[in-house]
Amino acid sequence: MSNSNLFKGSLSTIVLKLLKEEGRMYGYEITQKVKDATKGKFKITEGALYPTLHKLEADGILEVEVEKVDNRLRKYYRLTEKGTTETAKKISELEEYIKTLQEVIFLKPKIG
Amino acid sequence: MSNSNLFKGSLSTIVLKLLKEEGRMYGYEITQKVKDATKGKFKITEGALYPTLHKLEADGILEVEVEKVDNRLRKYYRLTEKGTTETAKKISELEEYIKTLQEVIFLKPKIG
DNA sequence: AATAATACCTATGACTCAAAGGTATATTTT
DNA sequence: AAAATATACCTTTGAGTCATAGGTATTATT
Repeated sequence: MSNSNLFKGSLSTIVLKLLKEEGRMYGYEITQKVKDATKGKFKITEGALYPTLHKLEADGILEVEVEKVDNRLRKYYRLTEKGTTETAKKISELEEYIKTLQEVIFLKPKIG
Repeated sequence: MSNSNLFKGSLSTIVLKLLKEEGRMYGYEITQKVKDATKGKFKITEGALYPTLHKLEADGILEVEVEKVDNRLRKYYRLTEKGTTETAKKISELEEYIKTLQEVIFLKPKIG
């Protein structure tokens, strides 16, 4: 976990959470949003993001609208109904995980 | 991240934190401790743990004392000096990571 | 004209961990 | 006494996840 690498398993949840809040986003926008929102602490690489988006789409979690802006292609992703359900589930799983991890990692400093 | 799988990247930090608190532990003890302390929410599998311990030892993070208890072998691991430094570093990295993750995941519900 | 920014993409490989198997002894249950 | 469970170690294999490194094309900036 050197540098600013993500913990593996958290990427898709981050993406889904952003889509839940923003309604719809395109890939490049997601990379920038995460970079800005975390002050550079998280960097979603495109090599990780695009395959993830494609998989989520294939799984029926996301749906796409293609638009052309300034002669550049944009693929806007948004949650499907199934995706909305899955997102809620994933977020609460992550919440639970973090809670447990904090209990192990940050608490119980040995007194004796 | 279905079921109770760990986020990849957190296992060794968990192990090091336990050793920091407990002084010394053996492998099997670590698996039980994590299971008990998290009420079964985290399960450190042996197939993941033993190779991790061996790597940490090879990297000079841990050192071993072998003891025979009830005719059974035990390998007690403890942090080296280098390991103590590395552990502090890893824990604060993880702390920082979780803090950032929480900002992304749990905060800023869109208001309008 | 060159560079950076925007916007998409894929192939490859490193790394981490889980699943599944193995060995051996001690304890408990049947 | 036999079977099952618990203790304690281990390895091989493979799935999954992501970063690295490359690629294309357009627009904006220097």
